[in-house]
Amino acid sequence: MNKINMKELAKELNVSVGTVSKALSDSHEISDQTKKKVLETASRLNYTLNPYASSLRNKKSKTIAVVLPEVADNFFSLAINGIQSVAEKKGYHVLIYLSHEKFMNEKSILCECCSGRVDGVLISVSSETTDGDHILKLQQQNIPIVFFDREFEGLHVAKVITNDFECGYQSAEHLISNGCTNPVFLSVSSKLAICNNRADGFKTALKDKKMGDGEKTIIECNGTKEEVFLQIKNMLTTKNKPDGIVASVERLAMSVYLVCQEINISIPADLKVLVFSTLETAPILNPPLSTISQPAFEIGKTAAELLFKGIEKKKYNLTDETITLPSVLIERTSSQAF
Amino acid sequence: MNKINMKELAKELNVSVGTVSKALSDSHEISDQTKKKVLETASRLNYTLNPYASSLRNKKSKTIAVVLPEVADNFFSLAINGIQSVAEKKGYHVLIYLSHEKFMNEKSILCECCSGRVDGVLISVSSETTDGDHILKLQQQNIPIVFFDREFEGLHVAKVITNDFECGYQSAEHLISNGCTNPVFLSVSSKLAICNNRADGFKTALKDKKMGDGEKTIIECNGTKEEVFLQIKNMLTTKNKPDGIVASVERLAMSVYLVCQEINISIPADLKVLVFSTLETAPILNPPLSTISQPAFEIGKTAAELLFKGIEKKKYNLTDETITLPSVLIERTSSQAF
DNA sequence: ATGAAAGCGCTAACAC
DNA sequence: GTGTTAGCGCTTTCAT
Repeated sequence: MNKINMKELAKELNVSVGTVSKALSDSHEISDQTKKKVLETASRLNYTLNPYASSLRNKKSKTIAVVLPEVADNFFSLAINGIQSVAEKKGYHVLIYLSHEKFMNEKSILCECCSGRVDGVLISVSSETTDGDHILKLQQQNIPIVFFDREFEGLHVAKVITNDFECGYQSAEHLISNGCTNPVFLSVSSKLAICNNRADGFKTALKDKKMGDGEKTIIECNGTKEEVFLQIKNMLTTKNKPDGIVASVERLAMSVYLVCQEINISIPADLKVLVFSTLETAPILNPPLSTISQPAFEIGKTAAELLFKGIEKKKYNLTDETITLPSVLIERTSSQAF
Repeated sequence: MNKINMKELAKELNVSVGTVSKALSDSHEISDQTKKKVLETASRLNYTLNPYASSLRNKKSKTIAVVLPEVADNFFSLAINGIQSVAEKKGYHVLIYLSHEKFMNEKSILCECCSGRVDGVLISVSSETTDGDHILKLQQQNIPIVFFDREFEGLHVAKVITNDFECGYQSAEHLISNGCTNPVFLSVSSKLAICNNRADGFKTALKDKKMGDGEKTIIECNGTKEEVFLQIKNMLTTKNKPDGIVASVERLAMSVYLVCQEINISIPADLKVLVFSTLETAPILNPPLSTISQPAFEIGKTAAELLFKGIEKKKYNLTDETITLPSVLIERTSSQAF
């Protein structure tokens, strides 16, 4: 069974390619009878439209790009689900690109996105991203772009985020009210706005409660898994060690748990732990892990919906749109007062 | 900054489009001097090749499709990473499609893949897939296809899988040698070859040890999360309840843990648990969960490499290639003798 | 070493 | 209501 094109289909039907094309796109110019015949023969001969020929003509790719720092993280998996659910409904295809947290990768991915391969881009920036030129370039080419979760601040780009500052504030309050006197915040990167907002909320809460030592309570953990493990282990074996930890992402909490297991620190007796995460296994961890859960699916879905507004309505202005979907603190054993 | 095409670039350079095209693809027909000039001006004017025009001409999309039952599962996330790592190296783009475990979805996705949009397909079939016509159709169009992890048996299609039968056998042996006298196997679907192979290994071990009651030890859990929870709860509250469980996928183990937490069954004292999974949080669960871990990244990577062999070498025969990458049983507390 | 031109499969403007 | 045809941006053969 060889691929057949529109010309061959037209010949088979004894009509012109124009008629076939119009029939397939359900044009009102074509009689119902002809339409039916075309559809039938098309399906009989297993005809499919060549998407790239269409794209070339229409200057529309029916494809969007999703650019992620990594995919082995519950948040991003769920976000992809949300994105996919709306792309599917719109008949769009989804290209996945991974930056692996590297700025250089992110740059060349976005460069690719300028080629016309995609009609729009959803992106969660890498932890190294300190410059927005690659994003500006997309906008200059009139390619709609929407940040989800991890934005890059200072640009006029639409975004769907969560209430990071507020949750950072809450996280500190929560630990303090459960008895912590020396809580710290583990950040992935001081370049990541989302982390800084969470950290700022955390610091502000400490200040409001007249506690802690400002910058010293924010610890950046941006090494490899092994390096981070050691870093946390060192931190938890010093004399003046913290009695509470807020982890800004999933994998930092996992490292904290592993360290505590190894050096016999008891959670929550000796150390209270709280993490920004949608980790599904949180309730069955030892001990059950308190989380600040982002509405991951919803964030992906909303970002995609916003992007399609930008794609579909030429005049729609995607600039400066910001949608904030709140996260929710779910208290489990790991942060309980003892 | 408007998108510029090859014709405009050629005009700017005072050469023909043919020359530009050849220069950009580093043809030996073109002088080094001209090549340099073309490259320079191209980059100065932010020129990018239109990928769809190229695809149309070359009948090559430089794109592959990855079809998954779901994405919120550690195994698939890691597999995507593996796939992406080789696609990136080859300069290929990756389209992600989700079947959500529905056969109908899988069918229409594969139908889309026949259009020429992709040069090859990697697929893990849905748990509903009982018919391979949609896969045959792809092959008839000469589109390379490789199964990874979840294959559909009875077709001549390349696959990268793990040693499911053997691991099923091992899982039963392991539970029995740790004291279980009444172990059961939780399957997602009796239609899924991968599950059946694991279950067959499990049953065979029981038979070899003269234990258990054949079919009765295989329990199918194919409902919603809530239904499965109830099903497991019911199972664990009957008089003749099992003292060991092998879960065929990640989410079933999570349900088992939640049920045990709710009705106060102690793992591993009252019930030993073992799961086929790459769950990263396994070591910090309560209790640490014994796993049979698939080499997920490697499976994805190997499947992609195999697929590219099929894509790149027209004569290479992708039929009947099977690569088996072994899983490994990692013993933790949840399955320990008490 | 470079240029001219046909054509990949499709859409849409225009002609009938 | 249907047919004809130009052209989307590119590659490649053939000519020069």
